[in-house]
Order: sequence, then C-alpha cells, then structure tokens
Amino acid sequence: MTDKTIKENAEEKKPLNFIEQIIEEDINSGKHKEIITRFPPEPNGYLHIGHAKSIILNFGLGERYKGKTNLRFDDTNPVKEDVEYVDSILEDVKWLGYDWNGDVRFASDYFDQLYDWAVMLIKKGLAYVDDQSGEEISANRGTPSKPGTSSSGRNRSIEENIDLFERMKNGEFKDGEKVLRAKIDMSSPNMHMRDPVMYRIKHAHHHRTGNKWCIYPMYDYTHGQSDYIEGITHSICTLEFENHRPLYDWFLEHIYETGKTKPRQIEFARLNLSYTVMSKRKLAQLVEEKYVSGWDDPRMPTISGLRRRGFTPESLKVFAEKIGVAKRENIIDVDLLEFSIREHLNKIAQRVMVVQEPLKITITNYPEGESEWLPAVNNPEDVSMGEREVPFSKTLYIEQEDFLEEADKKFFRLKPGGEVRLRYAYFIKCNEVVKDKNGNITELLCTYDPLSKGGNSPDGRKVKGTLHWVSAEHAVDIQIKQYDRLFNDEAPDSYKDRNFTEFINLESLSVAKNCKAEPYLKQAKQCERFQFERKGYYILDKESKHDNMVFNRTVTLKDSWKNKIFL
RNA sequence: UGACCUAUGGUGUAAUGGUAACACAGCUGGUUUUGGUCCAGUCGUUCUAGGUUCGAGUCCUGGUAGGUCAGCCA
Repeated sequence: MTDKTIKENAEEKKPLNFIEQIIEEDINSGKHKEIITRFPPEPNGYLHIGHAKSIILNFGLGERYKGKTNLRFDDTNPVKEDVEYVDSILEDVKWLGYDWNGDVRFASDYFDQLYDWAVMLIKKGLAYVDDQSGEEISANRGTPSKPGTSSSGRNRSIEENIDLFERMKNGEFKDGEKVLRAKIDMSSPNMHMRDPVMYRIKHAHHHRTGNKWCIYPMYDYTHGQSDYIEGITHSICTLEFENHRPLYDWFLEHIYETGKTKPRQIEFARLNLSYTVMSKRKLAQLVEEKYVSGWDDPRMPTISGLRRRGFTPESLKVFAEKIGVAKRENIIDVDLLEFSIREHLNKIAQRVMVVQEPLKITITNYPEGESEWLPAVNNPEDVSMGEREVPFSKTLYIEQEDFLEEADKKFFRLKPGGEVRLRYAYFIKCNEVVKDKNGNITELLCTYDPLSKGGNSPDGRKVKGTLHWVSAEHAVDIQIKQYDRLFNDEAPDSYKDRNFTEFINLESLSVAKNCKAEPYLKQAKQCERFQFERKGYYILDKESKHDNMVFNRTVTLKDSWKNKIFL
C-alpha cells in the first residue's frame, strides 16, 4: 500500500457529520452539481470562536466538496451596524485562511430586488400593510398556546396595500407607523408564521446605502432570498433558527422560479465553551464595562482576542474538527482548545529559556569575568529548526520555584546539597543559601562540574532534575502577561438568578515585570511565537516595543507536577 | 399546558438493524537533557417504560429531562 492510498483510506474512514451526509446525498442524487455555502455575519460586533466554528464549517464544506463559499454581510438593521465591524470581520476571516467566492456581498445589495418581490407578494395577496403599533402587533400575535387575532389591515385591498407600501418607501410615514406583513396564518402553532413583519420603517443612515431607504427588510424576509439570489445550495445556521425554517421555505416558495436553485436551511448546535461567555451582547458588556481592555483582549474568546493571545488558525481548525458538528446542545471543555494550540505550538514553536521569577545563583568555582556559549536545540520536535547558542557565566538566574530549602524526595529540582542539570550547560550543586535579615533567600552559592559540559557527566552519574536558566550579564529584560480563564464558573451565564459578571475571575491577568530572557529573544519579531522551556507558549504582543518587550502567555505547558503538589 | 428540536463515559463526537469506537480531561505506569513531547494501561447497566426483530444506541409508541419560539434584532 502506498502512502497515498493509506491516506485516502483514512480519509474515507473519517465519519461524516450530518451536514456532510446531506451534501453527499444531494451530490450523489444529482440534486446539485456543485454546492455553494455562505458565511453571513451581521456587522454589529466582533467575531468570536463560535463564529470561527461556523466559518470553518462553511468554508471547509466548500473546500471539501470543491464548491464555493460566499461571504455576505447580513446588514438589514442600519442602527446597529457599522463599517468598523465589517473591517474586523474581513480581517478575521482572512486570518483564518479563507478566501471567499467572488466579491464580498451585502444583503443591502439586494434591497431593490427584495422590494420588487415584496410588491409581487402584495399583488399575490400574500402581504399587507398593517398600521398597528408594535405593542398592538405583539399583543394580537397571541401566545404559543393561544392563536393570534387579525388586524384590520389584513383585509385591505391589493391596490391600497401597494399604494401604502410605496408611500412607506417614499418616506411619508414616521418610524413605527406602518409595517409590511406577510399574510400567512394568525393561528399557526409556529409563532413565526403569524403574519411576520417583512418591512419596518427606519429613517436611519445605512453604512452602505446611505439615505436611499427608509424602509428596511427584516431578517426572515431577507436571508432566504439572499441565499436564493446567490444560488446557495446549503444555508447553514444555528439551532435557534430551526423554528424559522417553515417561514424561510414559505417566502422561497412564493418567489421561486423553475430551474433555479432552491436553498435548503440546515441548523446545527452553536459552540459553547466552558469558563467563558459567547454572546455578542455579553462580550460587548465586558468591553464596555472595562472588565477587559477591548475586543481583542487576549482573554476574550473573540477571534481577534485569540489571535492576540497567540492562537494559530491551524489550531482553531483542528479544534473545530475535534468538536464536530451536531444538533445537540454542548459545552466544550476549554481544555480541548488548549490541547489544540499546545499540539500545534509544540511542533512549530522555537524554544528559548526565560526565567520569570529570578533567583540569583553564583557558580563559585567558575572563573570571574569569563563566559562561554553553549549550543541549544531550537526545537526537539523539529531538528530542521537548528540550534542556537546560549551564554553561560559565573552569575546566573534560575526560577525561584525551582529551589526548595526543605524538599522531599519527590522534588527533584534544586535543594541544599542536591545536584541538578542546567539545560544544555552543566551539572551544578547547591552548597549554600544566602538570606537577608528577614530570612528571604537572596542568592544560592553553587559549584559546577566542568566535566558535565553540555549536560552529561562522563562518569554516567544521573541527575533527576533539569532546570532552565539565564546568564545574568547577558539577560534581556522582558515583561510577561499571564492570562487565566476569565470566569471562575464553568457556565457563567447559565444561572437564571445571577449575573454572569459575578463570576469574573479577578486574577485572570497577572503581569510578570522582571523576567530574564536569553539574548536570542532580542531578535523576536512582532507576533512571533515561542516556547519558554518548562513554562509555556508565548507570543510577542503586537504592541510590544523593542526596548520594552511584552509577551502574552498563550497557554502553559501541561504540568503533571503542579497537580501533585496540592495533593 | 401549542409547535419544533435534542438525549451515547467527566466533556465532546462516532457507530447508517449485527462485538458501543475515537479525541480531550482524570488516574496508573514507562521513556525522556523541558515534571513538556512520546508510549502503554484504566474509567459506560447508550434518559426511561413498553413494543417490532433471530438481533435495537439505532425502528415504533408512551413517558421524563433539556433547548428554541410570543423584537418593527439577527
């Protein structure tokens, strides 16, 4: 068996999710020769990882089945939308590595067509102008268990409806004075079918159409028709639109022309992540109330936040693949997200040694004023990344937590009289602990074994611990921003009687200001990712200055030792 | 108490009427110049009660639990 056939078999074996099954059936049955999907954000906020799931799903389907994927802004509500959001969404989709089919599209491009179809529906007796107020419409809609009641507008003549709708368009009425409604069924058990509003009056400036319109179509009347115009075959959305599907189909039924593609709406369960919130409204609240520094705060589950945190597009795609696509409500363990980024960064990240809480050590038997440069592997997972050299000298820093004055045998880092390896350098032994008057340890006096250069002793003597270290005189000072989960509760917005902000983790950000890095790090480029050995993965922040380098901690390394300390 | 949807290890996702699988997390051990990586082991009466069938996680019926819907938001 060749590598290729093995790979193909492996791909064949991969189970299909329910959407892929539908698509394969549609292709096999000849219903569609080519599939077209779409990602349809409203430009009223920043994209989050839940959107990433949807983007990866839709564009992934396009790639997998050699079809196309459109990017369309669902911009039917001018008072909430803005070009700022259009720009950030475009950036996020591109960063994820996707290129949409043709130009970026806007639902607002279809306003003329939508208007013409609305007139057509009026002429067919399927839509009417209603002059009830919002409150009246709501009151007369009934409840899920009680049918609604018709308004007088429902019986208007076609001519009058056409006249009124045109006057709505011409701006003869104030906001809220009239709406256009579909004439369906006021007693339908599905609330969405009780004569839904198609158009409302909003004398508002639209980010694309300016002041051309003062009536704007509602989502339900816009989305399916936009899909239809673009020839979308599979219109994939989240579960809360399930109840809208009969309405989606109803509009399409009445404007459909034989021979055209009729899109099919398919719903899947949105992503929920543990220890965070995912609604645009709540994320906006975190920004507005300054719990975070902005939409791209590295603690935010936004795509821009994850990007700044150091996540890679690849890791997000692997994550999306692992969580799958189904219709069941879910809360994904944030551990799985962390696993995905660790897995990728482990393969690609340059290793480097950084001491975050320095403890000075002096190698008493090392010559004063001298230093030497020792080779260090850049990435043990990828030897093609080569080696670099790290400077060693008489005065070094190690991590405070790597020394314990009174340690049990399970602690195999440095202790008085104990020997450890300094990675890529020498074995050292701690002979004396220097303290200040308050009893705080200020320095360790150690000796090194010159024969153990590189990290192995010729006498075959073993040492259990290996520490990272930095030469004091060569050290580069850097800052590290350490992020933890934003909430202390697994599902902060799942409580009916408590506000999600009550669960905010007040220690989600801590800054280590006095970190010592090996000199190699000086050449780090903006947004470059590293593994600081034994600690975690870090990215040089996009706003970092050359003389004041700031790294964001993407994720720690897995630490099976830490877990045991608390036992 | 209307309509629609969902129910499989701690968390997700598979199994398309024929031995419940994979990943993550947890726990045990092994390897290791990162307590990382890697490797091995371990963790389930498929919500429930009936029914169909030689055979049911899968099909049927009833129940239970959860979700969605009463914006001129999307």
